[in-house]
Amino acid sequence: MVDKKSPLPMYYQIEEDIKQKIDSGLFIEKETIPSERELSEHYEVSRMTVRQAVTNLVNEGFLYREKGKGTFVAEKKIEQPLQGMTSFTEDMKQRGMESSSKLLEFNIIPPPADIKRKLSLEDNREVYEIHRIRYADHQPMAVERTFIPVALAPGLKDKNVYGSLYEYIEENHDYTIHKATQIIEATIADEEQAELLDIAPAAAILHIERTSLLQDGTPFEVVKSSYRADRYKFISEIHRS
Amino acid sequence: MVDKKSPLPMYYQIEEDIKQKIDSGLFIEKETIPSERELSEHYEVSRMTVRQAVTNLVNEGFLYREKGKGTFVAEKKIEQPLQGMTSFTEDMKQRGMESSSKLLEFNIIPPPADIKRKLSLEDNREVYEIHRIRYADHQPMAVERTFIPVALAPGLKDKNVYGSLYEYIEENHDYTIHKATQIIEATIADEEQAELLDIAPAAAILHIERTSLLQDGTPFEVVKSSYRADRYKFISEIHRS
DNA sequence: TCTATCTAGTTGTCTATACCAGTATGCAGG
DNA sequence: CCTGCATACTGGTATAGACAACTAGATAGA
Repeated sequence: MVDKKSPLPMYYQIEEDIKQKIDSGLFIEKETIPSERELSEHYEVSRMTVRQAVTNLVNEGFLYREKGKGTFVAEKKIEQPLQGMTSFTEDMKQRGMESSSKLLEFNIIPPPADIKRKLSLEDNREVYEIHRIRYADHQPMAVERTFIPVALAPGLKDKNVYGSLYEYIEENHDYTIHKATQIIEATIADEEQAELLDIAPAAAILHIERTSLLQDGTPFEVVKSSYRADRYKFISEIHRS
Repeated sequence: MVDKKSPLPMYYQIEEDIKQKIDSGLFIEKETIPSERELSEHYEVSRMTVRQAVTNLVNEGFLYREKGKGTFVAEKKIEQPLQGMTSFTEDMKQRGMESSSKLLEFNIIPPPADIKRKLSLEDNREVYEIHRIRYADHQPMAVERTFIPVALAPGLKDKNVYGSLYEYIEENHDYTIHKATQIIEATIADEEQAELLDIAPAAAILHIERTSLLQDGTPFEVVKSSYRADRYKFISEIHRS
C-alpha cells in the first residue's frame, strides 16, 4: 500500500502500487482501472496527484487513456525493451548471460578525427582508447573500442576496465549518462575480427557505434562494438509521440 | 507568441513557443531559461500550467532541470533520432531520399507459425502477405514482407500498397500505431535477396523485424525487412529513465 | 421501433496557493 | 581572511476546486 509519512513522494508510491496491481492481475489487460476521482479517494490524495502518477505510467507504457471513457491497462510488452540500458554488462545480465572481458589495449592518445568531432573535443585534448574482447558465458560476443576524454575520467587505469566501466565511472565521478545515440549497421568480418571473435572470415557482424551524453549534453564516450551476428540481436522499441 | 483564445491548450502553445526560442537562439544551450515563476508571469498562466509545458519538453529531451538551480537548454542532438518513425516512406523522407516500391506478391494466407504468435491470432484467421522491393532514389534499398491480419484491414487491395501502407491505413481506419518493437540483426544475403537488391551474394544485410502495436496493445502488423548494408544504417536513441 | 436529447461519468485543461528541499550568495562574526 | 549562517532564489510535491470535451447509456418523443 501507500504511506503518507514515507519520505517517498505519494505519486511515486501510487505508481508502484498500480504497477503491482497490474502484475498481480488485480488490474486486468485492456480493462479500465478505477477513475482518477475514485483513485484519489482511495489513496486519500488530490486528483492532481493521482494524475501525476497515472501520467507517468502512461508515458512508460503501462496504461493508456481514452478521453470520456477511462484509463486502461496496456497489454504486456512482447519483448521487453532495453529500458535505458547502455552497458554490455547490463545487457548481458538482462539476457541471462555472464559477461567478462579481455583487455587488448589501453592507451592515452590524441583522438582520431571522427572521435574528436563526436566528443566535441578541443585541440590537444587526449582520450583513453580501451580495446577489449567482451565474452558472454565465456564465449566471444563482441570486440569493443571505447573512447573517453581523459579530462572526464582522470586517473583511469587499465586495472579498472576489466569489469563494468560504467560502474567504475559512476562510483568515482558523479556523472550520470542521460542518453545515447546508436548507429547500427551490418558488415562482414575482417580477418582481425574473425580471429578475435573465433568466427569464419566474411561472417556477418553487427556493428554498433554508441555516443553517450551526460545530462547537460556533454559527450562522454564513443563506443564502437562489433558483435557476432550469430549470437547477438539488437532489440529496440519505438514510441509514437 | 501564445493566444489565450486559441482552441489549442496553453501548455502546448507554451511548448511550441519555447522550442521556437531555442531554435532561434534566444534560449541558449546549457544556459538557464527563465524560472517557472517568471514564465508563468510572462505567459499569464499559472505555474502548474508552465510546469506541464516544461515537463513535456524535459521528457522530449529539449530541456533538463536541476533542483535549486534552474531549467537548462539541452545540447542539440548530434544525429536526430527517429522520433516515433515507423514507416519506410517517412524514414526515407527524413533521410532526404525519394521512396518508391515494386510489388512482388500480394496474398491472403493462413499465417506461418511465428507470425501467428507475434500477431496473437486465433486459429483460422488469415493475414495479408505483402512482398515488396523498396527503392530509395530509384535504387533498391530493401526487400520487405509485411503481415497484417485481414480482420484489421478488410478490403485492402494490391493497388493500395504501392505507396505508404500507413497512410492508406490511417486514412481508412482510425487506427494509430502507438509503439513498435524492432529486432535487428546482421546476416549474409542469400541468392534471392542478392538478385532483388542488386548486390553480390554474401554481401552484408541488415535485417529488421518490426512488430507494431495499436494503443490498446493489439498487434497490428509484422514487417520483415532486409536492407542493403552498404546503403542503410539504423539510428536509435536511448534515454535513461 | 427508431431517433434525438438528456444526463452522469470519464479524462483534459487550468487556477491559485502552499510548503518542502536543494543551491548560491552575501554578510556578520571570528 | 574565511567560516558559517541567513536569505532569497530555484525546482519538487501536493491541495481543492472549476469548467470543458467527450462517451455511453437511459429516456422521452415521433
